[in-house]
Amino acid sequence: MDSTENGTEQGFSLLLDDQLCFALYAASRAVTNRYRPLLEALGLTYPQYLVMLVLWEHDTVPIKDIGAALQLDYGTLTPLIKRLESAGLVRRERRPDDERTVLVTLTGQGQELRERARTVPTDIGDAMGLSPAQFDQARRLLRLVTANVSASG
Amino acid sequence: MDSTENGTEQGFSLLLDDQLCFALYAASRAVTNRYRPLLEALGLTYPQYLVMLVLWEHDTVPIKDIGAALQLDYGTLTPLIKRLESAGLVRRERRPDDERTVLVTLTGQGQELRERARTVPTDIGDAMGLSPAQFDQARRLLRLVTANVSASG
DNA sequence: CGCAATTAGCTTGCACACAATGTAATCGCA
DNA sequence: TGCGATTACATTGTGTGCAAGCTAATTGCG
Repeated sequence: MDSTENGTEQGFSLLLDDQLCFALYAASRAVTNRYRPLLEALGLTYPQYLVMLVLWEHDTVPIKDIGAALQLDYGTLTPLIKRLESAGLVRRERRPDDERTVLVTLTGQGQELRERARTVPTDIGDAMGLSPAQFDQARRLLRLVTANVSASG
Repeated sequence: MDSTENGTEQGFSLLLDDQLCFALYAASRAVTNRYRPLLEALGLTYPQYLVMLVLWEHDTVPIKDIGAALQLDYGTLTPLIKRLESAGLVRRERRPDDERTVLVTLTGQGQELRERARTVPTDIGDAMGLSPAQFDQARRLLRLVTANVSASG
């Protein structure tokens, strides 16, 4: 029950509260939940919103590149993008000079949605309640963790 | 390009790389993926591992309390715990003095698994590659974000 | 005491995530 | 040029997450 005997040197115990991994997992879900009502008003889920972020930057992107940007595989992206297509936000078409590639392109509706989404990052950023310095530090640490655990299988 | 304020002061743009939320989401999945092979050797998924962490601390816990600890609802926990039961790691039984409550209890196998799981936090902790100070700071910032976005509406 | 409200849990439906497998198009090299 | 490897994507199956609706047990209030 006390923290005097706290594992080796860095809190590597089996206590739930010691786990950075759990803090990460819980924070990620809490933030996604915070997004939910805002994105629901736009007709998007959170992963769909991330795909739209990529498209709002580039307009036409192969599925492969979307997967590289978001670190998601085809099993996730294929049905997700088909739902975006059903919603009229994107168009899917094979690249003429390489029929293996599927290009995803914003429709007019997809472009218009960008305007309605402009305030979303600010709303969430405010809700996180971090100072600019904390915001940058958190982002830096998370990128470091991602890079480290992704390296060397 | 845009006459409206772009929120450059804290990265509140629509650029994917600016989003703390994406860094969080990507880091969480990357860490979970790093756990996968380690936990597979124990016959656990990552959320199942979290439930076991709670049980390794308390031995017998109502489902409600597991949900409170992990911030997961019954829709997630009911089938998950039934799978743990099928694997022989836990037992489920109604509390005699309040038949609404389901108590989850470790079996012998479930207790033995704790020994085999002892090295998991260390392995993951090492893979994250953070200094003790960074580890604590990351955990602190993540808890702050979780608390802030969970508060109010 | 009687009954409405609350509580704990279950079930269904939808949308991710990811592993494993399949397929068509393209590439590369003898 | 022929053909085996590679690439880009789709499909299937399993396991979460979460909302919404449901049941049964308990509580609380007149």
